[in-house]
Amino acid sequence: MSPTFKKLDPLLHSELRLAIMSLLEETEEADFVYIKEVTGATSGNLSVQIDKLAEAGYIQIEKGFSGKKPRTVCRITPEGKAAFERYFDALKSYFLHK
Amino acid sequence: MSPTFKKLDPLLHSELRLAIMSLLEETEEADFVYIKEVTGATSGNLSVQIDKLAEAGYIQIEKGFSGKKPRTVCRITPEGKAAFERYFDALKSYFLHK
DNA sequence: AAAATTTGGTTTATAAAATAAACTACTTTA
DNA sequence: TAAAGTAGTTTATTTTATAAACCAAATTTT
Repeated sequence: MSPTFKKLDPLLHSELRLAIMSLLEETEEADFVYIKEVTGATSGNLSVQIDKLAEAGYIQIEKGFSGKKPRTVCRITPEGKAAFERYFDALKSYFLHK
Repeated sequence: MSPTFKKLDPLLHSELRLAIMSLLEETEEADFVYIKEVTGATSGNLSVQIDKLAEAGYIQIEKGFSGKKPRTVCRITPEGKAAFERYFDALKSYFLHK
């Protein structure tokens, strides 16, 4: 059979969103500022991308305060974990010989 | 240390271009029609994407004829192989725990 | 205590990319 | 010889990513 390439979830096939998900998969939860530092993203881009992930149900966003400062905490959901796993599996089909 | 995510080559971080490169890495060469079949891409999209890969020097495009029919053959270059390898390595940084 | 700066974001605008639709040129089949 | 098929390219549209501008509250400086 000819090699067939599995479809890559477009929501995860984005450098920044993938980094966010990878981070959250390891840490379970992380706040906006930390994610921004680790990924090197701009605030604007990060804000947009976590919203997309939240809309898809891949992460949960909790807005609260740390003292008087706003604090946005992100957490990966079970659906998010499953999607991340599926994305990883799909990716393998592009690197079968590796 | 906090996890750092390696930059993903934007030219390879595209589902179709990645499929093309993956295919060519395995087969060394493949023609337009075959790539189209395997990837399920439309002709238009495929035409655009192989041009981008060729402009980057990742593949070579050879236009000839098979009998009276035009035949476009693509071949991966050493630079293309190196880029593909680098992309794969970078990708690993997003899946360290896997 | 007013003014300026920093923090933690959101919103809007712009640039780049992917996809689809339309078209070209030629060949084969009915 | 007209219709349909093959092998693509070009152009237009939609989607996505990125960057720039903005906002409110808190903190620091003078």
